[in-house]
Amino acid sequence: MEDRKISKAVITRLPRYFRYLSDLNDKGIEKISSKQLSILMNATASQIRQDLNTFGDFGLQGYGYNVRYLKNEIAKVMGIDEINNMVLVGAGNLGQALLRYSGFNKKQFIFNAIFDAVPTTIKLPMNYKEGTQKFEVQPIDELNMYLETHDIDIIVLTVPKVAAQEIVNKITKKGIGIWNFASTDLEVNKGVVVENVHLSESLMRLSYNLKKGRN
Amino acid sequence: MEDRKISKAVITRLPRYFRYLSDLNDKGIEKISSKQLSILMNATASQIRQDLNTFGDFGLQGYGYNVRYLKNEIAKVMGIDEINNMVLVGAGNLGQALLRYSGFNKKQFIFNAIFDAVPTTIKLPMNYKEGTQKFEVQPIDELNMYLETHDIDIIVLTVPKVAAQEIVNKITKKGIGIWNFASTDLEVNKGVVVENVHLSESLMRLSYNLKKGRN
DNA sequence: TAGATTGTTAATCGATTAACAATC
DNA sequence: TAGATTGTTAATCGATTAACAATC
Repeated sequence: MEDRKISKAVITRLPRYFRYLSDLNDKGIEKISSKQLSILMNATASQIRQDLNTFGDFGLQGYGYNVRYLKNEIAKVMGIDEINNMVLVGAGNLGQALLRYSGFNKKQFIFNAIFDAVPTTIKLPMNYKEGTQKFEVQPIDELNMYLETHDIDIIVLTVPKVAAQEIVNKITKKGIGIWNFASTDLEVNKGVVVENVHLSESLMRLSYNLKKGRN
Repeated sequence: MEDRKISKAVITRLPRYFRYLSDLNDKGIEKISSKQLSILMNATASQIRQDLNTFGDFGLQGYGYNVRYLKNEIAKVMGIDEINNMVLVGAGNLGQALLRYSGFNKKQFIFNAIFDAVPTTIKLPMNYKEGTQKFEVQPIDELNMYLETHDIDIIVLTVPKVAAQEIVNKITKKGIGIWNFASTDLEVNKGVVVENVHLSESLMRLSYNLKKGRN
């Protein structure tokens, strides 16, 4: 894999390529050209070739791309060929829905522990760490200690807006990612990566586009 | 409000402006300059002025922007000054979490009905239509008829990927928005607007950025 | 009025598309 | 080999930043 400068726009599109290639692979399709893929994905063939070439020579002139190979290479680039260990912080409605969510690959993204301000017990989530028998929700004060003593990659943060920053402030671990569902922009230490899912912003964009279309 | 060409990038940022201005307004702050806001939001003052000017002259030279006025104008632009009537389609974990989600304005975005392949009864959701006493989940076959006979703006679609497109195909209503949580790209008729929340793509981006930072 | 800050034009930067030589 | 399709350079397009005149 070469080390050219990877644009933000390409990274945004990578998971979508992965999704389409996974679907094609599941259908048993072995090769695809940038032209064919461009029709499928509603993009330009030029963009697809440009995007894929940021990472390396995945294609073969005169042939196209091998679907399975390309899919796997993109998985490697994104780091989803390895297991991502997660903890849930905030066991409310949304948090519990994510625990049981089957949309993302259950084998690649695994919940290892659950924290909440109110410790309790919740029902077995579908993609909880395999073989675990205890499903206790731990008090949030123990989060930082847990992170320091366990190999966790991602914190799924589904606490109320007002609680989010305070929780993040206490984290001392480096090289960790926060999947942030709280509708606030978190300030984090160096070495901590944040990916926001600002649901209300998404809903507002829908509202805007809807109104615009009606004019 | 003038009618210049509004760039996609600006629309993406609008809800974030709204959030910051709402916070400032709640704190009782009356005026803000593009410079001050740029520090707060981690953007350039130039971009903020450029963005806001797409919609009209909201500022006052030598003074800055009136926080409350600007907030309200942005709300108007986004169409969240009016009520958005919604229905939930797919009453699983994620759907129910959204029903009870308090992150978006409960008075502006109201659930009016719930549909699912398996009709049942669910517990009172927090931001369900006010005063309603029945909380029956209706069979999904009745969705299209419901849409044709009620004043609905937005369908919140939280069904499995495989079911999503089929449901959308049956919708005959125009001028409706779909807030799509199914991890697939929907094909819709003209006049139907889709806003995607592809959670697994977001998670993959986090994975990528995390791995990149570790190298 | 003088100082501050906008609105807007011009310059730069980055991302997308077009074009075609390289090559399987 | 001939046809197909990539990889890559060059051209275009759009978005961001800089700069400053307008004006409160």
